Amino acid sequence: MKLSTKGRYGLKAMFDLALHDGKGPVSLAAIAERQSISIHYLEQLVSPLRKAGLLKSVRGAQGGYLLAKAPSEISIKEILELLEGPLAPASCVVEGEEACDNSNFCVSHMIYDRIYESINQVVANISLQDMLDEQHRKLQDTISDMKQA
Amino acid sequence: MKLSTKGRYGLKAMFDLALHDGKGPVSLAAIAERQSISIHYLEQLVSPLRKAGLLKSVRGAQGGYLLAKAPSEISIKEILELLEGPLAPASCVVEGEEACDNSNFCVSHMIYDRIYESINQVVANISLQDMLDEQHRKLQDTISDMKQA
DNA sequence: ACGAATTCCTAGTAAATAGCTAGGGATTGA
DNA sequence: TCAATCCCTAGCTATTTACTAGGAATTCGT
Repeated sequence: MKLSTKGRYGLKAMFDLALHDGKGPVSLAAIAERQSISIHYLEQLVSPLRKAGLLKSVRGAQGGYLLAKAPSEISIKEILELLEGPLAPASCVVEGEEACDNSNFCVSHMIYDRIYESINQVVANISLQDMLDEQHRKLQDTISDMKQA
Repeated sequence: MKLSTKGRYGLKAMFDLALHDGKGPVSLAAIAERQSISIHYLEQLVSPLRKAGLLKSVRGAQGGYLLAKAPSEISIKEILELLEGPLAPASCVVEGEEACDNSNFCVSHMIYDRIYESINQVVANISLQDMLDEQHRKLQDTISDMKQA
């Protein structure tokens, strides 16, 4: 039930881009270094995100990547699903996938359905903007802790 | 983010045992045939469930397995966690596991935490008895559909 | 007492997946 | 022109998954 590095690194990369939103293109080399990810591996994660229209790229020197939409318009669900596939505990609950033997009588199905729904509920309601806000809140907390001490 | 066959088969097996609860020991051979699982593979799934005290075994001829508690006392969470490990999207949110680089500033952490929590909410609140009830309800529906037609 | 049915244990193994690395072509700013 | 960048395909290693194999220990029925 774990996410793979694709999803986790991809999310880190998108968050990094959100932090630099509006400041021109960010190169993969910069992201790779800040997030401690191999640049070649990162390329492969970023490719589907670009093709899906979450990212825009600028080629050539001083090029890089930019968010294609505002951070508030990009949900975690989009990012993770692109890189991981549907966030379902079993493929039989995914629309379009093959159902289990006799899905009418498969009681496990109900369970997988509920898990699927609850995961989607969470990730659909968190945007990159929410992550930026959370980051900001955490930094504030840390600063006031330091003043206290 | 998929469950493995361990979790899925194990759940099926436990549900099968719940269906036969109170009717004496059920052999792995019987479960294996009904649920279309290799009996040798099933042995390996059942072993941790027994060691954890969810199942009791009766050795020798006419032996088999029995639920160690009432179906209402066995949650899906116990079963799946035993076979899959913690139902977390990343190990950094699991208590006792190594945290990420700097968990104070890792905003992804918040997301994984929320997913983890929502999955646990779902599975902790479904028992084998709930699955039995659901099965019963589905059968009733099917019967009334047939009468209608 | 014997044999069939069962649980129990350890080991091995083939296929898939994860997590990268390697190399090179295409594009563009300075 | 050249250095920096994106872009694409291929390959490779380690781990995990999903089993299979074989056999010892136990117990019921006869």
